[in-house]
Amino acid sequence: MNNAAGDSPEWSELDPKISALVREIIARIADKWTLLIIEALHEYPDARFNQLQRMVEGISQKVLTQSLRQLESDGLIQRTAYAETPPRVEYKLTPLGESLGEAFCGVWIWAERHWEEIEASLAAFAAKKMLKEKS
Amino acid sequence: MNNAAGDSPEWSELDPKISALVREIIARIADKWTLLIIEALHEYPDARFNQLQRMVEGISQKVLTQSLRQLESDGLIQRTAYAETPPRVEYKLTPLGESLGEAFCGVWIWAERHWEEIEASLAAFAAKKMLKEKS
DNA sequence: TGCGTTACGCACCTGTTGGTAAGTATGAAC
DNA sequence: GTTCATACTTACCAACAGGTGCGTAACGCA
Repeated sequence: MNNAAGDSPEWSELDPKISALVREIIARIADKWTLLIIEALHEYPDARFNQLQRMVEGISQKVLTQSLRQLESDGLIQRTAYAETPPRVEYKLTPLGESLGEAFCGVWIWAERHWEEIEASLAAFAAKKMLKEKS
Repeated sequence: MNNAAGDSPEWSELDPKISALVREIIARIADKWTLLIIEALHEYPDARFNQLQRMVEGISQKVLTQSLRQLESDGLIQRTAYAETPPRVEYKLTPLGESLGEAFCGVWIWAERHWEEIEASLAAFAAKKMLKEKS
């Protein structure tokens, strides 16, 4: 009665088991690199490994591999390897991954819209801290 | 012409300086604890320190303090200390923080709606891996 | 006088994350 | 037969995140 389909869109109290699950999922996808990879794949579908590494600036090969495996096992991206030489592997978002990308789109827009406020706040906070330490 | 106000809602190419800034902001807010704190404060405004620690299950005192400081310096929460005994400190989301909470709401809903698919995908992936290792 | 409460700060230590660098498999080209 | 490219995997190591425990300030109460 409580765990199966209830597709209620309201954000009400849901039972703690599911809540914990959701938290775990959030914790798994909410890291810097994962988000950037999803965004890169959202903009450039069917990207290859080295392309991704170039797009997600600063990521190391190892972390990219790890993140891609994680995303794959979560069902967010699809990995397609072609038995050619040199080998070719293409990654693309699954429909599930696409839907997550769209959900995150709001956050990207938020960041784009509010970065100036954040910068200002950071500066103000640093100034206040300096003042406090002086005294 | 390019960096100031252009409030274009389209998701077009924006100049790399801002893009990097946005990435940095995303990297700063996109971690497990920060998100959970924002959600807790979204649901229970004016929460106190120990209340938050109880709500965000599993967080340590140190990390909660650190995260709150970070959120405060980013201008996402407001800290109000009352000079009483025992001391009382209340935290609430600023309008900026509220807007971020709303932007993230989509992700929460997404997670709530799709956790079953993710679980299924994880299980399938593990099974496939087992199969591979057996051979 | 000593205990309790709240909201921390600080020091220490460990576990995980992440970077670097090297090795591997494949087949085609030279 | 050596080289080259791709897409990894593995080993090693450093850095940092995070947990634990102790200290603190302020006052109220017994």
